[in-house]
Formats: sequence, structure tokens, C-alpha cells
Amino acid sequence: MTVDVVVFAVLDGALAVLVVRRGEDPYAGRWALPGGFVGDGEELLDAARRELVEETGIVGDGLALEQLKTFGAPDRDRRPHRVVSVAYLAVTPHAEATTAGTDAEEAVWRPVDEVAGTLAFDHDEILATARERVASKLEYTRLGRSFLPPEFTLAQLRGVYEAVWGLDIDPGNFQRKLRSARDFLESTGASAKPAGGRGRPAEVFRPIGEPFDKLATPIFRSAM
Amino acid sequence: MTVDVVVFAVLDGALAVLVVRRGEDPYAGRWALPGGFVGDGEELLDAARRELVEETGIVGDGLALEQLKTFGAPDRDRRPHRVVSVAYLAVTPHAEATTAGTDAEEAVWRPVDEVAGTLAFDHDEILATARERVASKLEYTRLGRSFLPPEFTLAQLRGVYEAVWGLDIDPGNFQRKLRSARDFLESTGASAKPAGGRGRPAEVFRPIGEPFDKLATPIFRSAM
DNA sequence: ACAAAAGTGTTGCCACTACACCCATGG
DNA sequence: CCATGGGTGTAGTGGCAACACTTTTGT
Repeated sequence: MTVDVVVFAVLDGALAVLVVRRGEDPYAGRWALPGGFVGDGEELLDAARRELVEETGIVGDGLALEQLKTFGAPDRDRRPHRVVSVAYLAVTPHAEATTAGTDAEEAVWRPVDEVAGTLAFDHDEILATARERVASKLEYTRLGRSFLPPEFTLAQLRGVYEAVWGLDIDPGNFQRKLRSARDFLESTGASAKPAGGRGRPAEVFRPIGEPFDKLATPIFRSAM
Repeated sequence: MTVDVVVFAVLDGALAVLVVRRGEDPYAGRWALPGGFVGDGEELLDAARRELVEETGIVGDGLALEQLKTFGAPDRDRRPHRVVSVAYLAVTPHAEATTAGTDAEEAVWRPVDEVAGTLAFDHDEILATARERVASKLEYTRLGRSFLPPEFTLAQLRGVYEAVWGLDIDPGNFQRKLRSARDFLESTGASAKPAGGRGRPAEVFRPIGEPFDKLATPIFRSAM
């Protein structure tokens, strides 16, 4: 019984995933998702969070963790005993604050498009499932905010949607749609310095409402 | 490692679930979801289908099975060893053809509203999760058809949506919405006898397209 | 003829896309 | 003053809910 965790972040406008280099025998040297065995009497969710912190030194705070799917094909692990893995999906705003201070193993952020198809075990399949899931969740939950710090601008949030969905979104329409969404955003009144140095300063927002609850009116995936 | 299966059907206009009476010790005599231990080297999905047939004698054909969620709280089973269960969700048109010819245990269809809150183990939680999932799936997949035989009328299909969502749907609007949905229905040209004996005969349809794939345009949950 | 269920027409409303346009800042 | 990004206005389109209406059967 193991847990594997797919952690996503948006880095440089691209969807990135946290991967670790395996040190031990099955697939030694290959990249894999962080994860490991579930302790006796340990909650699955706790195991996922623990493995993540242990293997990657990621900041557990602000981490949105959710069960993704269980992978249990009898031949999914080369080792003699059967290994069933519960995969978790996580999203974090703290993409910078990882890798440092971990134990031995290397943990790095990599663009999803680059690692897809190269991972150990059946982790490619897990990653693909996670990617679909997170794209869906952006539509009908408030998950998108979990990619960002506690205060952010609409342009930053738009960047998240664009990175995950892989399409360009009309800034004006995105603005209206998100401002009018109920229990999603709250203005702080403050202004942020413009992104590229130039441009009008943006209004700063704060999340309101539960990130995993369903939205009354979804945010549809389209160019807008 | 176990699997539990939530099988839904629509009976007499209400969402019904298949439950079995437990014969053995933990929760003996109580109602529970069908399920059992996963065999060595057995695929999880296969285990779910096998347990279902063994315990309920249900017709495996035409059964839409999908992984729901994994329940692994350390104290979810009273027995000394830990039991992690992968829950599956199934939907069937063959609600009549069960119960008969099974081995010993009693398997019956019960309205979900009646059994909710009375099941053994954490099966109430599993049932609640399944109920939410199936309601969602009706919106953005073609799953609704899996409640019906290979040929059916739009009135029957509307009955499924009404039962699962617990609301009344305008027949005219439902008609148009489903007829215009792409890769969903195909007319057979035939006519069916009217439901209550009276009324105009209905056109008979056949499913087309994959039941689990996402719809291009969702069927929204509303009174219509 | 009447009731009941299937199916079609119609109207008003609202959300969304596309795109033009103003606002506020840095250089 | 120009470039750049933030934010608002607006017109056309399309989908949808509500409900009236026609069609086709059984009694």
C-alpha cells in the first residue's frame, strides 16, 4: 500500500510538476512522482502529505490535497509483492520553496509537457489522469486560486487558467466572469505593481469560499 | 484490500441501490454494499465485477463500472488488520434480474433515500459519495443511458434524470436538449407503446458514443 | 369526445464572445 | 507622449426556461 502525489504549480506560465529522482532499485535513476509506503494506522491523506514533505521539502502550508485515483494493476510494480497505490493530487503556490533542505534525493519542478511519457512505474498514467482532473476542477471549483499566494491579481489568476488549459483567454471577459462569480474572490482594495514594470496597477484579491466545493455557475473552458 | 460496489438503478421513478445482508461477524445482520477481498494478482475492476456477480447474481452484461474513491481510514473496519477498500460505482438497466439464484446471502434493491444512514462500516459515506458522483456524471457524460436497456424512449431517459436529480424536468425542453446533443442518441425509427396505456407513442432511441467520455456541451441540472 | 403523453413553436431573457475603448502607470 | 497591461462598454449571438400548442394514441 503506497501513496503517490502529483503536485502541480504554475511556473513561467507553464504547468509544472514536482518529480524526484529514484535512488533505489526499481527504476533507479529515473524520475518519478514523490510517494512511498503508508504507515500502519496512518490515514492515507496524512501519508501523502508526509511523503511529500519528506521527499521534497515542500511547504505543507497552503497545500490543496485531494484523492485522485487508485492504481492497482497486479503488474504495475516489478517487485514480487503487489503494490497498490492511492494517488493524490496537490496544487501549491510555493513552487520556489522546495528542493532545498531535503533528504538526499533530488526534487525538482519540471514542465509537465517535458516529463510526460518519461516517468517510472505507471506514473505517466497517473500524471495524465491528474492533468485531466486539474483542468476539469478549474471549471467547476475554486481550485485555481490554490496555485497562487493568499493575495493575487486577476492577471495572475488568468495565467493559471491559461497554463492549465493551454489556451489564451480574453483578459476583459475573464475579469468580468471571475468578479461576478459568487463566493470566489474578494477585493482587498490594495493595488499591485504592474507585471512587466509597465501598465496600470492591478487590483489585489483574496479568496473566499471553499476551494473544493462546486461552483454554482462553472467557469467554462474556452477562449472567452 | 477490498472492493465495494455501489450499484444504482432507477426503480419506480426512484434511485435505488443494491444492498446485501451481512451474514458474518462485523455488523452481522446489517445491510451493506456488496464487496469483498481482492484476489492475488486480480485487477481491482475485475474483483469488483466478480464480487458483484457472486453476491448478488446481477447480470454483468451492460454494467457500467467505474472507480469511485478509496476509503482507507485506519479504524473503518473493526477487525484487527487494516482494511483499505476501493469503492466502485456501477449503473445497470437490469434491476429486475438480480437477487434470484444467488449464493445464500440476500441481495435486494432499496430506494437510496431509505437506506442512507443505516449501512454497515463506512458504507453510508461511500453511498453518499456515489450519489453525488452519479448526479454529476449525468451532467457532463452520457452515463444516464446506462440505466436503460439498449432501446428506450426519451420519457424513460427523462425519468432517469428526474430520479437521480430529484427534480421535475420539462418534457419539451428535455426532448430538444437531448435530441440536439451530439453523439448521444440515435433514433431507431420504431415507436413504443405509450407509458400509461394512454398518450401518443414515443420514438425509440439507441445510444451512440462512449458513456464515460465528456460531453461537448453538458446537460445542465435544472428544472428546464 | 376526452384524457394523456409525445413532440414542436415561440418568446423573452441572460450569459457569453469578440472587440472597441478608456484608465493608470513606467520609461 | 508612447507603450503596456488593467479594466469597462457594448453589440451580436446563441442557448435556455417557461409555456402554449399540435399530434397521436387508448378508452
